[in-house]
Amino acid sequence: MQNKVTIKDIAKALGVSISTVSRALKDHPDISESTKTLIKNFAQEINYRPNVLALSLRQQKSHTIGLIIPEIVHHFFSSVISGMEDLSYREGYNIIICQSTENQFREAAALQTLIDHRVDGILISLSKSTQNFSQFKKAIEEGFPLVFFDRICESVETDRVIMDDTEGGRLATEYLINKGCSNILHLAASSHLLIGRYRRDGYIQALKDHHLPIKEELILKCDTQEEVLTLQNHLYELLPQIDGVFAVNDSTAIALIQILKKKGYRIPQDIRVVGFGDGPNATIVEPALTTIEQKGYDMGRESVRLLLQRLNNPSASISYQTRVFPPTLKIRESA
Amino acid sequence: MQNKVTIKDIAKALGVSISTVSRALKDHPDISESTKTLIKNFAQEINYRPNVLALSLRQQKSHTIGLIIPEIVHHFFSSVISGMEDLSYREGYNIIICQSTENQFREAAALQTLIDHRVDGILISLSKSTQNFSQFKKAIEEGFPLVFFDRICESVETDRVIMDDTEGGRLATEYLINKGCSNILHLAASSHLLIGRYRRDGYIQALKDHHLPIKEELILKCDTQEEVLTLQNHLYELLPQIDGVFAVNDSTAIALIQILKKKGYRIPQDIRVVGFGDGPNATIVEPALTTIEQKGYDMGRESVRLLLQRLNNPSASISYQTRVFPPTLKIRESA
DNA sequence: ATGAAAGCGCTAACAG
DNA sequence: CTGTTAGCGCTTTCAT
Repeated sequence: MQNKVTIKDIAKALGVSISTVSRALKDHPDISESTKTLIKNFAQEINYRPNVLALSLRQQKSHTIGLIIPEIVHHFFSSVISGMEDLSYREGYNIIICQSTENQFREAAALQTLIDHRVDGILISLSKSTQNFSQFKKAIEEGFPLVFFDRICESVETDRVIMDDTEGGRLATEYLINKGCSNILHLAASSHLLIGRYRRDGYIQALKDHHLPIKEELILKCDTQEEVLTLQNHLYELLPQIDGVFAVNDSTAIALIQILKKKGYRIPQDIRVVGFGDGPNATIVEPALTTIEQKGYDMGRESVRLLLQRLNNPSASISYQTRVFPPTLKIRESA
Repeated sequence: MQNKVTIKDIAKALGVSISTVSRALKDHPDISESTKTLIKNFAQEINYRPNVLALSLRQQKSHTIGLIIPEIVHHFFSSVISGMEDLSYREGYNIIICQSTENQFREAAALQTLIDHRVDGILISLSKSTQNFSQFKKAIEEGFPLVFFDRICESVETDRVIMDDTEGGRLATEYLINKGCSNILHLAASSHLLIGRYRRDGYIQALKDHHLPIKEELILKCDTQEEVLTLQNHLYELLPQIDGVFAVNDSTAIALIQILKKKGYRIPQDIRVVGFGDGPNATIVEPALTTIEQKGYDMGRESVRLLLQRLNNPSASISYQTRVFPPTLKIRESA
C-alpha cells in the first residue's frame, strides 16, 4: 500500500481545513463555488484519490461483495462470475473471489475471510462436499446478506438463484423417451448435492409420467470426466441394455460419448445422449450434444441484483426471494 | 458491513484497557499468561474477529492483490486465476478481480479502482485494444508493484510472466513443415498484441529456417471463432493452395477445423492444423487438436510468487524478472 | 505488566 | 461558508 496524497495534504497546501476539502470534493452545498473549484482543481492536479479503506471504515460499508465458488475453471462458473462482475462493476461494487475447490473446509475458511473483510454481502455456490450449513446461518444472523446460486442449501433461509433442475431433468429424459428410448441410464451427481438430486428427480418423474420402470442400477453416481474413465468397465457392462443416457452435466456426457464411440456405438442411432449445461464443448463434440441450456451469465447478474436490492434497502425487510430460471432443451445431434 | 464485536467491547467487558486486549490477542510477551488466556478465551467465546479494514488502514497494507484480466470465460485465463488464487490464499492474500472485457477504457478504470482500494500489488494481462501504457508506468511510480502476465507490455519495466511465444510459433510451424507442409496459413492475432506478434514471428522464423517463402496473403488476422465465420468465404478461397494451418489459439483452430470438415477437407490428410493453448476442447474436437501447451495454472502461480517476493522484501530492490515458460507441442491427430 | 494517547484517512455533527 | 472535534477499529510509542 502506498503513501499517496491525502486530503490533509491538500488542506495544508491550500491553507484550508480538512473538512473543507472533504466537503468541497463531494460538492457539499455549504462550500462556495470558488473554494470548490480551487480545491477540486488542485486535487485533480496532484492526482488525489480517496482512500477507500478509510471510507469503508468510516462508513461501515465496504462496497465489496464476497464470492465463494467451487471452481473457476468451469465454463458455467466462469460465466456466472462474468455476469456478477459486469453488474457489480457498474454499481460501484468490487468482488473478492474465493474458490472452495469443492472442499468444505476451504469453503468455511473463505466465508470467514470474507466476513473478516467486512464485505457487504456474500454470493455462494456450495462445494460438493458441504454437509454442514451452520456457518451460513450464523453469517446471516450476524447481518451478512447471503445469496445462494445454483448449488443452494434448502435449510438456510435466504435469497436464491437457481435453475429449475427438476424440470431440466424431466425435459431431457422426456425428450429421450419421445425419441423411443426406454432404457435410459442416468449419470448422476451425489444425491446430497441438491442440483444432483433434482435432476435425478426430473429423470424419475419423466419415467413415471410415461409408465416406464425405474431401475436403480441405471442411476449411476458419475459426474466428472474422470469418473467416466474410472467407471469405464462398469459402463461397458451396462451399455448393451441401454438406448439412452441423461448425464448430469456436459463434460460427463461428452466423456461418455467419447468412450461410446471407441466401443463402436453409433450416436444417436444406437444410444442417444443428452447433457446438461450447454457449454462451448457441446458444439465441438461429434455428434453435437443435445443438452439443457444453463444461463450462467444471467444467473450471475441476477444473484448480484438480488443482493444489491437488499443492500440498497437495508431497512426494508424484503422477504427472501428465489429466482428460478426455466430450462430449455438445445436439440442437436446426439439425441 | 456489520456491527461486529470489537476489542473495545472486550476491554469493557473484561475491565482492561484496549491496548491490553490488542496485545494479548497477538501474544505480546509483555502480557501475563493469565490475562492472555482470559482475554483469548473470552474473544473466542464471543466470536471476536479483527476488522481487516481497520488493520489495513493502520498498517498501510491491505493484504489484497488486484487482478485485471481480459475475460474470465476463457479456459486459459480461468486456469491462471485458479493458480493465482491457490497460492495467494495460502499466503494470506485476497484477490480482487476486474475484467477488462478487452476494453482499454474499462481496463484503465479497473486499474484506478484497484489503486483506490490500496491493493498491495497488481497482476495484469492486457486487453487486446490497449495501446497506451502510461497509466501503468504511473502506477509503478506511485509505488504499486505490477506483474504483467501473458499479454505483457515491453515498454513498461516490471516483472513479467510469459510463454516463449516465438518458440511456440516456431515449434508449431516447424512441425507442420516436417510433416511435409509447404503452404502454411497463419491465423494471427492483431500484431500490436505482443503474443500475436511473437507467435507470428515464430511462424516466419520456421519458414525461413526451412527456406520456404513467406507470403503475406497467408497471414490472416483472425483470432476468434466469430472471425473464422466472418472470414469464411475468404478462407474458402485460400484453402485450395493450403496444406497446413497454424492458428494463434485453439478456439480459432477448432472453428477452422469445423468449417474445413463441412467443405469436405480431410484433416490431417488434406490440411494439417495446429493450435495454441491446449484447452479442454483440444481433445474433444475431431480429429483431436495438435497444439502448443500453455500452462495457465503455473503461470498464475508464478505471477503471484513474483509479486509476493517483492511485497515481502519491500526494501530490497530486486531487479525486475521475466519468467519464461517453454512451450511444448502436444501432438494429436489434427497434424 | 498495563494504560493513555496519538494516528492511519476520512466524514459529519456541532460551532461559529 | 468554514473550522473544530470526535470517532470508525486497530496498533504502538511512551508512560507508569
